[in-house]
Amino acid sequence: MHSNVHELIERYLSVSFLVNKKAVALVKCELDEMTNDQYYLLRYMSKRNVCTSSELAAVFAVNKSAITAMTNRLVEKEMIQRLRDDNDRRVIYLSLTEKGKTWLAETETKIHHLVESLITQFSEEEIESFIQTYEKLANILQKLEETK
Amino acid sequence: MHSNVHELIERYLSVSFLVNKKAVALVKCELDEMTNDQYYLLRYMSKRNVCTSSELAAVFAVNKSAITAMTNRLVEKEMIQRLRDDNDRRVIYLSLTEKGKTWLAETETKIHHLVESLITQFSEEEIESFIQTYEKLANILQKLEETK
DNA sequence: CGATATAGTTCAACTATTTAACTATTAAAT
DNA sequence: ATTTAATAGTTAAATAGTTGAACTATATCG
Repeated sequence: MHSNVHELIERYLSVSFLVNKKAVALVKCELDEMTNDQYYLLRYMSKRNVCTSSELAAVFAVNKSAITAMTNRLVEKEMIQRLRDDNDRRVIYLSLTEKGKTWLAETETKIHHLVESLITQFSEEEIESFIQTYEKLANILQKLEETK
Repeated sequence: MHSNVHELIERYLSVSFLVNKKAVALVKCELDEMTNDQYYLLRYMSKRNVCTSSELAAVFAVNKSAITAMTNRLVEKEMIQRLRDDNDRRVIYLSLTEKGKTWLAETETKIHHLVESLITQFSEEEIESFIQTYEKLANILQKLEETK
């Protein structure tokens, strides 16, 4: 073990927590009447087109009952809809409504402008290598989860 | 604007959210009876030695009333203590109790082992440059906040 | 002195989360 | 084929975190 691993860990813990807090606060400004978690839930569902509660619980690393609560709120807001699978009647598919798609599209535009104003302060090489390492970390965390 | 900035932003939004969720879930395993936010609050207070509610609210990017609620819970758990400033009696200083210091020290050891097992899967250069970019981002977010 | 600013708290309302117990449905075993 | 297991999702109670508005107390400034 290198002597400065300890220091690197300290720096990582501090900076990751701080950036997350500040980023969440910044993003929140663009999401009237919706929360950060709701935005990311819609984002994920939109990418997958259709998905289940269990899948969301795994991806978001929370219990299924937390997903039930969150999706209830999104259904109330008419952002998503539930559709029971006829082959396996235990399964309920979740998907965005037209209203959900519209809201997400508008929001993505705002968020992109926001992130773009930050990201363009770095060189493309720096950002590319930063995101690559970040993605590598995501894979390691994913594998770690699967082995548990 | 480069043609792939859009794609970089998408990748960043996805990966940052995912890593954060997974990391929080991992860290939580090491924190019996305490929450992630409580851990980071103690961590920050420990580094600063002594601090105020207003400072915490600014750093954690939340309202002061959120800090009151959180510090109440930490006082109940006897992890921190409040001490009124005699010069300016509006101000209340927060600091860790002995119990808080002990708990934090033990927890830091566990978290360090956890993060170390992840971080050592990268080369030192890769981690160093990753954290540097991360810190640069933190500074940009900090400045952005100050100008608002 | 009186107005204004600052530090912190309280309260009501809401979101997010966990755990345990539950319903409904499917798959597997004998 | 019928009982047993597992799977998908919900419900309910409890706790944590958060906001915003109204509030108390204290300090500063003109």
